[in-house]
Amino acid sequence: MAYWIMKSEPDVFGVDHLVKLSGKTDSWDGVRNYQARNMMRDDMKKGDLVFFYHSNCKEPGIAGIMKIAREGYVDHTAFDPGQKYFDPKSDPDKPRWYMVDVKHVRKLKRVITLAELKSHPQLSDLQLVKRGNRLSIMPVTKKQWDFILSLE
DNA sequence: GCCAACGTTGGC
DNA sequence: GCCAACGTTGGC
Repeated sequence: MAYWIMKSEPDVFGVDHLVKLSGKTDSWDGVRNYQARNMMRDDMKKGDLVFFYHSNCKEPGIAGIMKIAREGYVDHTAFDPGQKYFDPKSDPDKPRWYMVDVKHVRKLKRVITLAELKSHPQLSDLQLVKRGNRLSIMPVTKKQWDFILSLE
């Protein structure tokens, strides 16, 4: 089993939105970055655990845990011109973008902030804390995962 | 709201 | 295939 971090802006879709779905799964659509796509399409497996990271907000940090409920499949929001995530270059016969389904597991007891993650040398290899990082999906090692949870 | 860092685009 | 220009991300 693998571990991941997925970013989302809480104003758009945060951990509380996922909680409100009360156990129903949600499709993680709209990812338009090839590296992130490759991970969703090729590497994420059902049952993998994911940190829900809040980005671009007052207190950026890890807010919850979810798990992969469905492995990579075509992101159809790319085909609809009316959709925000429309991409004219994604052809239904040769789709460019993929998504996964996620399911809420639990909220963390508190948000573990980016500043805090940065303060621990044990996490210096975590992609999230590296300067200029813009990937919205990143792998986490089991060691990093366990360490982050120990901070909770 | 600023701006550094990054990915993508497109002219050549 | 190079690389400048541009748009976006996201912390601060």
